[in-house]
Amino acid sequence: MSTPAVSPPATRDPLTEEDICRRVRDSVLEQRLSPGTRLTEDKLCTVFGVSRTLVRRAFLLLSRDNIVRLERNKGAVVASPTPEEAEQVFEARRVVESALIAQAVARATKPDFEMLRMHLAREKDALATADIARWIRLTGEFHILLARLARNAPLLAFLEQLVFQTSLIIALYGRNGSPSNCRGDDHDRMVAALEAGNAAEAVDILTHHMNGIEAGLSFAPRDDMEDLHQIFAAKAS
Amino acid sequence: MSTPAVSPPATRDPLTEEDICRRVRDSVLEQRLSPGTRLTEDKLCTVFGVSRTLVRRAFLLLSRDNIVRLERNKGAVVASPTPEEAEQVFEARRVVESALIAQAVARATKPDFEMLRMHLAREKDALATADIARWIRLTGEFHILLARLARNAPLLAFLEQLVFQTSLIIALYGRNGSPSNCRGDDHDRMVAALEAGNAAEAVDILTHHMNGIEAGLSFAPRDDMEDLHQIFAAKAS
DNA sequence: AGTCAGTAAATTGTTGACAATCTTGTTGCA
DNA sequence: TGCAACAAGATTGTCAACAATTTACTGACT
Repeated sequence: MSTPAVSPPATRDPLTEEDICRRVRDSVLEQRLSPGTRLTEDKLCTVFGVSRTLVRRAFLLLSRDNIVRLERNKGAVVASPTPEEAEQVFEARRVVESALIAQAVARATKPDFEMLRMHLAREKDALATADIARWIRLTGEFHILLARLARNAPLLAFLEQLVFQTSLIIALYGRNGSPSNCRGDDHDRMVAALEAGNAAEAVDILTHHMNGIEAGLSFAPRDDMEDLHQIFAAKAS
Repeated sequence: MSTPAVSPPATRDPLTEEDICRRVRDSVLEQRLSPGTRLTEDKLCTVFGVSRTLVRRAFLLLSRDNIVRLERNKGAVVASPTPEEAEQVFEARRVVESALIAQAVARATKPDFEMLRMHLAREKDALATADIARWIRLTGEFHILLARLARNAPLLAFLEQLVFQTSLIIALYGRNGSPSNCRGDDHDRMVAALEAGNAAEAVDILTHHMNGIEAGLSFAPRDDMEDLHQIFAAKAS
């Protein structure tokens, strides 16, 4: 109940294209929209109660962030990164986030750490109350909050993209047997290392953290054509 | 004359939004459009012979790449990064490009180096024939070609943004007394280091290269209001 | 039965007109 | 003369209708 998950049926809001983007993003993040889902303009128009112009602009922005794929005369589908793209996203995150953490150590102040610890508390709360959607969002946000301390707008914006891509990838390839999200007390330990001014250790924890997430993925039998496999299975039965 | 600098007065071309983007980008890159210039929709419509829809979409894309700034009800102006933003762009480039070079060393093959050396020859040719517009473009492209060898799409796309921003920054703050662009034989030496498999040295050259460019800038008296300063100076004379 | 062509529905692409907003120039008033 | 309110022009924001394309369906033919 922390955020208005579903707004009233879209009346008298002068929604802007950024609102649409955020709503779509959140829906993907909380796995109400799965990768590969087709998004028709009309549907979103009626859902949000706006005209096609806005939806169109939103699609353009979302495609720029690799959240949807736009094909001419075909419309928009929620992006479903290939294993190769996934690998590259993880590599990019290791590079960018390591640098951001090093900077963050140099610039963070006491109130910053309090803010981080408050966030960690929220994460734990969400997990304790089994509010998984909120937990997923918060674990992603942690990395953003951390990155913000480095005070580098371009790198921050880029990491935001990457963090979102990571969520998409986990939604696609995560073995739901072992929750491959940000698990364990890695976040706590990173904050501790940061507060101790130990950038090297913080980076080290992060790297292992990311490797752990990546290792928890399964690219096995659904590279591009997950649907096809299901169809074939159904036919054979 | 290497590229059609100005197309015939915009007749019978089914231009796409990417074309508009590219044309605007190139114009900024070759300093025909200076930072702060206002771009009205109607003007571009008549120039390119397209409807407002396309121009609008192009603006949206360009704003995402920080090439233009979009303000509601105010239209688009060519971006003019502040000194703080400039500093952050350079920092981001150091981070991203170092990692890309390290990867490039690991993955580059013989034909890659031939390609790079051919590019270096083109750079020298442009400089020799005093084709400055082409030279500016080529020096930027060098870094893109290098980055492409690392085979990481997100990092590459991000670096493309940053390289363009760098050009903007040089256009804004470069002391035209000392050509602060990619100067000297840094590019040659980087290729040599790469071919020798010496990633550390290549990164080192790059860092000095970037520092040199940054040091050649002058943020002195024109932070946001360059025009005002000129006007006051004129009044005083 | 299976395949292919043709047609109908649905969806996206484009355009032009109209409304809202900002900018600029002018007029009236203290 | 200086300032403020007003008005005209220009520019951007929004929308709804129309055109082009793709997709789905139906039916005839082999």
